[in-house]
Amino acid sequence: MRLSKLVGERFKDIPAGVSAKSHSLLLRAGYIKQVANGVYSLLPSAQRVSLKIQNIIREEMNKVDGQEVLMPVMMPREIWDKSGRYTSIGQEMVRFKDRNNHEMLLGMTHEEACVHLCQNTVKSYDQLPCMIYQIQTKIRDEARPRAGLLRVREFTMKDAYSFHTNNDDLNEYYNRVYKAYERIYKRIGMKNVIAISSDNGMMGGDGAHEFQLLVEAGEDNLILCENCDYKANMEIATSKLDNANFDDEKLEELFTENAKTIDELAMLLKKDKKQFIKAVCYAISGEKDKVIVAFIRGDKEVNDAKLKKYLGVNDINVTDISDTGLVKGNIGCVNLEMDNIIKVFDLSLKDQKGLICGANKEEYHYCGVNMLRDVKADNFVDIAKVNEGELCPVCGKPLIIRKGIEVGNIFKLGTHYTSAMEMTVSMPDGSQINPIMGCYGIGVGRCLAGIVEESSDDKGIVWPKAIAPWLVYLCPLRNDNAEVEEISEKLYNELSQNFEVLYDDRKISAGIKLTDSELMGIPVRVVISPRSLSQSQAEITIRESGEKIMVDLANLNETLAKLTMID
RNA sequence: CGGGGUGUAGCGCAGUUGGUAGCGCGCGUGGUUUGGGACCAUGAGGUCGGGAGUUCGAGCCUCUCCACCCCGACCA
Repeated sequence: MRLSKLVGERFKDIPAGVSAKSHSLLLRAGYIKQVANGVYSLLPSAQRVSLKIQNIIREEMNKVDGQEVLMPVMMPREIWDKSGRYTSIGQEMVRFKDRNNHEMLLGMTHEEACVHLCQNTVKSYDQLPCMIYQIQTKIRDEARPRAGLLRVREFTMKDAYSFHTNNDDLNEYYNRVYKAYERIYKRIGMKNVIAISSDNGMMGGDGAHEFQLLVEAGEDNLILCENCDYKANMEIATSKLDNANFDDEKLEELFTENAKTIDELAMLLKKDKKQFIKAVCYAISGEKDKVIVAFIRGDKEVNDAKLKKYLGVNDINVTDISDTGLVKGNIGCVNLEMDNIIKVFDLSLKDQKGLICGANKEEYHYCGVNMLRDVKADNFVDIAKVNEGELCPVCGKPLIIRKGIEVGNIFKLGTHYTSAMEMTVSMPDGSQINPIMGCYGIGVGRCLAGIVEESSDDKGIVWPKAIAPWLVYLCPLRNDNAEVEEISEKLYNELSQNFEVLYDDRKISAGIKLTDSELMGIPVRVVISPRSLSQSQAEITIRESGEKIMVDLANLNETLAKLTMID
């Protein structure tokens, strides 16, 4: 490729209003161009990277017996009605009517389409297990796209779906795909990827994993143990309980003046915050008359995601309780009997005694609260947010928090979709069963941007060789020099036989060429100049290390073959 | 959806109390340069996000809509 003809210009100025490193570098180096909020065109250089990532994914999917298909982006409402998701998914699914007034949608995922494809096509146990996959455009009208390609509304994704006759077979296949994913991330040059269980956070959950790239620009908070293998998304992470065992005392009312918050009470009574019971009130959207009151140990905070999951609702908000009969700042779980409230207790309160909670009237709290004796509660669940430094639920060592980008996920779906859509296969005994499914996704663009997030320096992108748009940047300096010009042209023609060469044939000053080669992140730069030609040599610079070597022109092919070899 | 911010040339930006639209980079042409974003000359490029209003006159003031960015909510 001649750089003078490459579509996509490079910019010296840092783009305005851009915060993510990958976003800035991809724009500046001429890889992407924004079309709308969360919608981008990939320029030729980015498309080359994308195709290389896709091909690696394709090879690994084929290795686990995947069969590539292509399902539609546009689908009729009917197949999504069968799973119930036409109505259960919110505005992130794009819906529209076609010219015949038929309700249609744009695919954000393809479980329904996949079952549609396979039902009455895959009919017998004898055909299982089988897996189909596609690399295709997904449309998700995200509420808030951000950070360039990291979170977009339209993107290329590899999604795969497997079918099995029994759980053992699914589990075995799931593990094969898990290993394939590890190979994919390694091969595309992604370094800090971890797989975390997204099942229930405790060890042993193996129903789903998400693959998280650990970079600062990540939007997921991950709780990790540096000592053992515990790792979990903040949404479901747990920590080891560290309750102080307070003495059992008799229940008494306590005058607490105007102290309302845990901080004020701890100050007033000179007690550890752990001795208090905090009450947090939530409203469920759409249910005006109900109030959720979550009780939790005074020093802890409620994890909304966990609470929502427990309640099985989509949306909760911290609510104003002024007209509910609850006394703000004095809410307590002792003698609290109201029809319009749903009480939830965090595990940190289970079986505890000697605690302090609100007395449900102004200026008073109860002390000596014994959860077993004084509170009629049976629903103790984990709704607590984990903070950095809390102890690992497995090994007891301190936990740390890291940011991550979800670059892939794998799920055991079970028979949810096959039963909803009535897909069956014949078994040896003549019976019909709904096959068990697994599904497996990887976002291609997110991988591309994620790699830029973790692989760049102050000069620009540093592409891993396996996915670099070109491997060799042929860079003549002094194009006015006839010999440089002639030899460079000749080299371009020759080297292009064996390597992917980006030839900087522009008649411009040296600084621009050298800077562009670094900004674009091409792994190997070959400089041809009067200086190098005087020795019949080329000067090679390795982008990643900055290492420079002089190579005789006669040995150039051989040297480049070594330098561009993909590990 | 809530909060904050920004919209002026391809990119980055300036534009004073309201008075003829500017700078740097980039782009075209001619020339001089030549190993880390050279220089001279010259040229092209604008519905100042859209609409309405105030005014003799609006990039600037008012209202309104829109787009984009950031934080949060949301994320099959």
